[in-house]
Amino acid sequence: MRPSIKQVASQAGVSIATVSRLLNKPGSVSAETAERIHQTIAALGFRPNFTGRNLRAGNSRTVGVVVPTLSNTVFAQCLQGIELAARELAYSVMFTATEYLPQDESAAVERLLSHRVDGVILTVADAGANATLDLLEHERIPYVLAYNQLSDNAPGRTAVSVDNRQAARDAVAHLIALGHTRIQMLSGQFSASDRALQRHQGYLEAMQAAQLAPLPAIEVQRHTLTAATDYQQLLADPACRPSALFCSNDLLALSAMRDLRALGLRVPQDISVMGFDGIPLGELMEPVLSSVVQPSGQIGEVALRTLVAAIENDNAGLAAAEQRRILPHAIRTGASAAAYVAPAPED
Amino acid sequence: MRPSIKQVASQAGVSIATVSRLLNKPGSVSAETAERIHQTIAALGFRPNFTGRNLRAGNSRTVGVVVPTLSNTVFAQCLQGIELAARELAYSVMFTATEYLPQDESAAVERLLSHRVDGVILTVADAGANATLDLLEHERIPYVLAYNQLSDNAPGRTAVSVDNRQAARDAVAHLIALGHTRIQMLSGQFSASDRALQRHQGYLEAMQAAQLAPLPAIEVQRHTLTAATDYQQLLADPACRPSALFCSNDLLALSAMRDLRALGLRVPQDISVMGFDGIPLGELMEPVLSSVVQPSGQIGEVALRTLVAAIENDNAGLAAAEQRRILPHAIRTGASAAAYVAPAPED
DNA sequence: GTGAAAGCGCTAACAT
DNA sequence: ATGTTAGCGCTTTCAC
Repeated sequence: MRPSIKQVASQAGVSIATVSRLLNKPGSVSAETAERIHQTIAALGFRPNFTGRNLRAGNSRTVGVVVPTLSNTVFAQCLQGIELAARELAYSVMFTATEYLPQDESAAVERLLSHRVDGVILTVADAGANATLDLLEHERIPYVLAYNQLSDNAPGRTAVSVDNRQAARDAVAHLIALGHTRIQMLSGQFSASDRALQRHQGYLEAMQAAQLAPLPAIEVQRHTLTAATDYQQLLADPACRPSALFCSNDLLALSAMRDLRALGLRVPQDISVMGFDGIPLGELMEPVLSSVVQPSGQIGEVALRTLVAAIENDNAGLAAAEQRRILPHAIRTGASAAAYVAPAPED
Repeated sequence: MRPSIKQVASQAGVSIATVSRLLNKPGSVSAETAERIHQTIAALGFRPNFTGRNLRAGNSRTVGVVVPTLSNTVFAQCLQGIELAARELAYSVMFTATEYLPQDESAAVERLLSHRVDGVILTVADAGANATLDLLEHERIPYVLAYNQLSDNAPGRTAVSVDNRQAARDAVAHLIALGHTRIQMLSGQFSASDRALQRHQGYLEAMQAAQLAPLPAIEVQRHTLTAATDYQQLLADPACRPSALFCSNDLLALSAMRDLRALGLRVPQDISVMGFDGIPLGELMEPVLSSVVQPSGQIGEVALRTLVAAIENDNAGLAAAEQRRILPHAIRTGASAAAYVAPAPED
């Protein structure tokens, strides 16, 4: 068996209390005893057992993280940001994915709670009515949403995200400024992501503000990287084809660009494409993908810091300002979205 | 405080042992008591506290994962595979990144060990001489390497990866079959990744086998997505420019393609590019990125299953066949690597 | 400054 | 089939 605080104590000729004190508040131990204990710790290769500590202390200095998937770089970046910030604050991270299955959210959180994580960061399908969040609240476990953005009627729920509606609105306004009028939205399943819905809302607002007729959104199964054939017929016909496509995320935008190429359409000459997320690889594309850049790593970092603040304030002292953290987005102007030119007449 | 097994017991009018038994081996409790206990559990919202269980049992059903970064999709996919497989086996995952800093590997593992993880999956800079692995072995903690591939003189270390040397050799052979003779390797820091070194070895072997003169490898700082200017002069000069570039990973290949475009060089007409990793987004590029496809998710899954087998066999019964898990790689043939054509004479 | 002892939630003998 | 009890490693009063 691994050495415990007990062996260290007896070997150093002190009580376990003294060893514990040295580990936690070194000031309260005399220099010579400290020295002696340090020696034995090194000699024995002792490492404090967090399990014992956690059981006694009632906290674990561990946070749980639940995201839909790691296949989307956005969430990977976010997790990266969370872990980095956690490490700085001496917290550990327990991670799990749901694969976009809302029914798995609860199970994931249950498991984390059994491990007695001190708090949870999660991205849920729908932050509005959500059994998992209710559970967390009922159990009084601090949690912070990432990417989810709360409507104003969800008080008390903490979330870190960009302003999805406004960001989408900015993106579409950018397309409009380029002269586009037939702009269509390509989106992931609305049911799998409230963000998609909010972005669609932004699309509608931008179109209305410019007195343009919105086109019906095209909802595709998943941002699988395989061709979403649903909208191919549509695009094939130059008469009803939009001149610009606004995609609810970059993976979708990139897939769309691939599909458009397969149809013989050129981006941006025949059709402009704009994404949402600002994934780094978008900048390596040719043409560079125009997109709304979200600060994913920072979303993770802020989410973690907010969560830890909540944990260490005994879940109380979160200033109202901390409750809704809206981080700034930016428009990345790439060549995938270009000024509108009327299609050359067919002959 | 949250309800403990004790409250459940008293409320249900049984001893805590009975409750514990119901939780662990339900068979050994009479149907009626079981029913009654289940009721109270539901009524109280009781959830077993793993901390207590772990302390008592001496295991945590938790594995630690250490990867260099999540910015590279490859590792994100791997972590995804690990977590999915872990969930199936009722294990949890504690995750941490090192940002490619070898000195952080040990600290990361120390923290995981303090949490008493049952085993560790890690990707290290250098699997050969590695203090972290020595530590793990000394402490008799089961571990499995992912992506690292052991040379034959590292007995007893378990690793899951593709055959990096052979895969690189296949990739370069593919370029040679396309008629290329001036093939140069673009690589991440050899010191940060033994895989890069092994892939370079494969490059050398393929060149030798074809009686071609290898060119000196170009080692770039990081697969940052920003231009690596080191090799730009080289490429600018058509006289000494290679006709094909073999990159030690896809991020590097994609960055290189961007840089080549910036220099006015066309891929593949002026220069062919081949990567290594087979990241999904490579297929969305135009031209599609030729690459060596590694099964990242599967690497994670196999690593986890192997680890759990080791854990549950008390780290003993790993068949020799399990020790070195080499997973198959595949060559993805994209348009980024094309048949060699002699450069048009300048005028 | 240091020690003795209780107890966090749970499991596993051992007893009945 | 169920209860009693010891104890996993640790922190934290409460003494001294």
